[in-house]
Amino acid sequence: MAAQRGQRNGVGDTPPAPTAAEITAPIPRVVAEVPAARERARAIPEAAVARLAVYLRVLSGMQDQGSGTVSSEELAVAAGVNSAKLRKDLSYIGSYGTRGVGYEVAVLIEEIERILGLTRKQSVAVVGIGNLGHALANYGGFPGRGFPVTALFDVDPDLIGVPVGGLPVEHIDDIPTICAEREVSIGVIATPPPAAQTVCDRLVEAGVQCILNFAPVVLQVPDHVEVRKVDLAVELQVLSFHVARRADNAAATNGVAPEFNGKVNGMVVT
Amino acid sequence: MAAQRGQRNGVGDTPPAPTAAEITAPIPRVVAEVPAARERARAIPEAAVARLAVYLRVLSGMQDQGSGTVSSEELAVAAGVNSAKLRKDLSYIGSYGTRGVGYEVAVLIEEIERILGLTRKQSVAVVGIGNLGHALANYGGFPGRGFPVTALFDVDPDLIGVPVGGLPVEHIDDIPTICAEREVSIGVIATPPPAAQTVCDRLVEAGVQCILNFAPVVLQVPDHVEVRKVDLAVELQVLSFHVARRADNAAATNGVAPEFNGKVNGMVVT
DNA sequence: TACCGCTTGTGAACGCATGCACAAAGTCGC
DNA sequence: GCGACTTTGTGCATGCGTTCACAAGCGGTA
Ligand SMILES: NC(=O)c1ccc[n+]([C@@H]2O[C@H](COP(=O)([O-])OP(=O)(O)OC[C@H]3O[C@@H](n4cnc5c(N)ncnc54)[C@H](O)[C@@H]3O)[C@@H](O)[C@H]2O)c1
Ligand SMILES: NC(=O)c1ccc[n+]([C@@H]2O[C@H](COP(=O)([O-])OP(=O)(O)OC[C@H]3O[C@@H](n4cnc5c(N)ncnc54)[C@H](O)[C@@H]3O)[C@@H](O)[C@H]2O)c1
Repeated sequence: MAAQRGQRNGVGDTPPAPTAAEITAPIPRVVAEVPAARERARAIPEAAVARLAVYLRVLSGMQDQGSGTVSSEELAVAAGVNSAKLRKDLSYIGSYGTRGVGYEVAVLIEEIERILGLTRKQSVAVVGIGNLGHALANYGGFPGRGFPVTALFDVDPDLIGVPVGGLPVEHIDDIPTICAEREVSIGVIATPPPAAQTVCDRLVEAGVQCILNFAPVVLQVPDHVEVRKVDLAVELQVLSFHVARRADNAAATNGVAPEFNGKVNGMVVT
Repeated sequence: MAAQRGQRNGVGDTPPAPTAAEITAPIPRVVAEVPAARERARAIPEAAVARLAVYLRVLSGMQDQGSGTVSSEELAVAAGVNSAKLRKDLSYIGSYGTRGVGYEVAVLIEEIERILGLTRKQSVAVVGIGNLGHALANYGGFPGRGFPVTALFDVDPDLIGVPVGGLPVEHIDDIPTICAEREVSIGVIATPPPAAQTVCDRLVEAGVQCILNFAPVVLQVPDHVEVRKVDLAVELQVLSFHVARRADNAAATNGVAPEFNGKVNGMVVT
């Protein structure tokens, strides 16, 4: 029980268990984690990693558009972040900029891909080929970004063997063999909530070390497995909170209706 | 330009613009934000809000299962967080526990729902009824949680009028009238990336103040609009990063293969 | 009623992340 | 070749979020 932890990536969610950002810190763990590992894999804050992925996409767009170099300011605006933050994020992976000029787009793409481990293709398996699973299996954006979907699993006998997005659905009992055979490194769970934990356990048993979970449940996994969750209900509820707070504030500030209480369309009146 | 900002919720992403957590802090803003608003809507960290949504779901499950009360420890384990963190999160919304006993499940549910603004139903519109849009429209989990999907939009003439999940698809030109009429408070964008910004602008014009964006683009919105994004490519890439880092560490630590290097299945060996 | 054990709620400390501001470093023009 | 200008990379301060640890408070019990 003590070895288990909640999955990360909510908002600002820093897990109690070791993170990339903590590998240099003293860890109250007993096995593995030798100090010698410090030099390699510099500690990159998890938040920065997520942003690097965003920069990468923006950079790809720029490259397609023919840009040769970008300044931190341009890239920051395009990625929707502060330019200082962007430079700091990039500094985690090294110094690839030229002062007075900016960054070479191609170089930056290559370096970010290297850090994110995208040089090696990460094979993805989707479990639960229902509404969401179909959408994921049909989505062309993954293979294009280095994440080929190489296996689909379900329990529904009517689905087994049916090709979805060009790939036949397999039975979940075949997870061990197929995942090993196709070197699946990321498992995506899109089953109903009650089945999620079982499916997760099977994937882990099969050696899958990373899980992306769409089911609204807290998965229990061993320490060496990385879980991220996408929880739409939570997203909507956070938005709902902001609506409520805004309404409260507006009501407290003055008697004006919640919408359009004097603020010009996003521009701060100075 | 200065009034625009990147959307939040990456990992540990704290926005540059005012957040719930900042309303008590001195803000270098010029309009609105009157000090009088301080008493109401206590400053709840955004990260805590996201977790409250998780607690709510766990609590609902407990209630269905007949539990009358829970201790912070039980709830924390079920939600996958530290019990101290859980208590602090709950303390943001008030003191509804009984020392020596725990929390009454029903009371906690009610209070969290109140804070998250779930007492008022939040009407949702989905734009872009493709693979993902279909899945969202058919998903039964939203209405059940206080988020009725009341409108679907697309541009594809073949889709207009076709019922999806029991609701006919409307043309995006009707966004203004329909959103107003059905009091849509949350817009979900599931269009191809190039269309996302335009769709977003239309929603904002129609008075929608909250947006959940699935398209892998950085949306530019005025200050009073709240955007959250769900970016699967980023999720996968963060997972990929962890695979890479782990492989690096293992290689540096000893010559052992990345998988199963001595650790017992999640249990820390003491 | 008084005591005891249990759990909450929170003050305080710590650590991570953000943003600022500037020195270092390179380019471009002359 | 030199100076001025531009942009990077980063030390530092600040603020937010997490965690610890414990006093306060409540129910049960004698
Ligand atoms: N559809 C959405 O838009 C949406 C949105 C948010 C969250 N989710 C979550 O995603 C998950 C999937 O949603 P959905 O709408 O696709 O559901 P769905 O019912 O359409 O599909 C679920 C699929 O999982 C399969 N399945 C059931 N048990 C299984 C098992 N033990 N092993 C393997 N496969 C199994 C079913 O056969 C079915 O094909 C759910 O947990 C849901 O809460 C979905
Ligand atoms: N399908 C997935 O699993 C998945 C995963 C991650 C991200 N996404 C993202 O979600 C978005 C939708 O993906 P999808 O697979 O459903 O795509 P899709 O092509 O299946 O569907 C897109 C839909 O949007 C409609 N559309 C196009 N332009 C529009 C406009 N201007 N206004 C309104 N509607 C418009 C199209 O008619 C189509 O019905 C994309 O941005 C994609 O990158 C999808």
